[in-house]
Amino acid sequence: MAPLTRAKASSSRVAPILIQRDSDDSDHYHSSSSDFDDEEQVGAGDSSDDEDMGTNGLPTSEELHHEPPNTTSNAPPRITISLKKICKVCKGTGHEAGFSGATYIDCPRKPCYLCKMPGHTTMSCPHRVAMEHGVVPAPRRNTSTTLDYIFQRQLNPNIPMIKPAFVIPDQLTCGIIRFHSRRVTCLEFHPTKNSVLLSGDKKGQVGIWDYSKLHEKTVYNSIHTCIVNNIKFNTDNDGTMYASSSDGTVSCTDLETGVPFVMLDLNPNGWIGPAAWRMVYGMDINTEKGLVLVADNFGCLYFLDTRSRTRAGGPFLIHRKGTKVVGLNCNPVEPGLLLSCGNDHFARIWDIRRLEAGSSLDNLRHGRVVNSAYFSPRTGSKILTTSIDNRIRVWDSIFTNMESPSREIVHSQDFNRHLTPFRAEWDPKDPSESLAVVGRYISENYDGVALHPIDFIDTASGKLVAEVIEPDITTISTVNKLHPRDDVLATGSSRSLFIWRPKEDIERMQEQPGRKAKEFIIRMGDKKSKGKGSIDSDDDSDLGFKGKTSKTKKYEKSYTSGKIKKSKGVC
DNA sequence: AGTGGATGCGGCC
DNA sequence: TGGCCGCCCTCCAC
Repeated sequence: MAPLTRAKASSSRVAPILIQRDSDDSDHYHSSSSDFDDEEQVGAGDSSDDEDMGTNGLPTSEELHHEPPNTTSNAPPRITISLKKICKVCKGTGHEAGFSGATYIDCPRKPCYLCKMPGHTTMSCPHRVAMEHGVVPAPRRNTSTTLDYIFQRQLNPNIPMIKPAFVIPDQLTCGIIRFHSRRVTCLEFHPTKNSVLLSGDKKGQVGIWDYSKLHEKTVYNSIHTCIVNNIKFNTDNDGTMYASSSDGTVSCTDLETGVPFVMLDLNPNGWIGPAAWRMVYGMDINTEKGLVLVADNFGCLYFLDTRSRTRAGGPFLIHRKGTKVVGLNCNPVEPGLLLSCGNDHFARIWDIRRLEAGSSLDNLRHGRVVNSAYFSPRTGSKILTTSIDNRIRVWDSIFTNMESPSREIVHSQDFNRHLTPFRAEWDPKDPSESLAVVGRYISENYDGVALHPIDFIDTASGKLVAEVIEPDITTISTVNKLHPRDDVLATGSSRSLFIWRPKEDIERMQEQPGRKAKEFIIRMGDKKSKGKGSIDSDDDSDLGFKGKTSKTKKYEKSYTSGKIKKSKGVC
């Protein structure tokens, strides 16, 4: 459109502009190497190459060529614009990276954006087209076969008799926006009040939302001054929440009053420069010992006493000095076991009764920064980690050799500087401890719309169980939390929150007299909100739904054929 | 050289 | 026009 606009804008009084298209003027990009070798010289006097164009300040893929002024006539000099394709990624010619409709075309000169291997693009990545969504075969056998399962059951009778069907909350029920004024960074369900969701954002706001009543929301602005990295509850006192923040503090806040008590301030002398500023990232609660465990961006762990609300231990150096400890997780069965992960590319297992530098029980090496590491929620015997090397890793048993993971699942979860890091999380209700939820970074083309699904992955097989999308949610859903008791998924996507339920639940609601499912689909804003607002109300701006009627769809993708099938069935 | 951290900017109402 | 929104390969320093 731009060239046409320019051509139209040029009147006959200014220099004529010739627009010459690059000769390989194809709408479709072919990823053969010849495409970026045939850099044609287009236009008279075209001596320009990449250097001539400059590395910056070239906003379009056009080249301007000023021909020498014609001194023999009064005709203005001719300007030729050639529409030579310039790749915005490698600045090379003959190909272009970027969206073509709702499909993203990779730069063929770069390694695959998904698996990071050279030689192919994301479009043709074997992990993208694989039936099992890119699972790397386990170096050791696991419990995924029937025979193994029987053996395991003989050894451990607590293993459930039958692996139950996964329940996928895939139908959008509530959406709320402008609840947060910056992107959502963490979510936590209330431990006893089933429909209360707490959320933190980049700005330091903490939201408390009762999604069953829709309008019952409270936002506290004064608990933290910047990124809320974690929210946790002490099960002994569910009226109090703990939050850790990049402002360097850990707060203990009464939910009713919103008045925080600062349990830890790692920057008591205030700002003395970015190099010295400490931020609190990982946090978990050890209920047995009455401890809040937190960790900072200098590789240190601290203990806080929940009763005296003061520091009870630390700092203990648990990751490479000066690197960020991103996550902490206490083992649900043996709370003395602590799992930490950080920017030093490791997840580490510790016995908190014996903490010394280098005393970790196990060190789980990753390809790059580890965003999260969690013990499995029931037995605590498995480990699930998320790394920005685009791999989810699963260790099937912490009682065996931990040298390498049981499985590596290739999954798009790169960190983008504007996004909250992706974290794959267990479904706490799954008795088989295999279902995990995680948002996907790269988009898929769903009927001409680029959408970022929320993936449910069977970590026992690496198989993608379901990809949950909503045609009206076009943002990346980085923060996902499954309810500890209900079949509910909460999603933080950009600055919006969403609640999902299984389709069956929605239908059950519809069957109840006087109750409609659409009551649960509501749009709400700060200024005005509509009680039983239907999805196609005119208050779209507050929800980010772009004037469309919400039709929750489920798509089933055929990976072998590469085609997308619509399906209303259950995955 | 590789990687972590920072927060800009184009598109759209 | 200005402010808001959200981000598929930046850019720089260590």
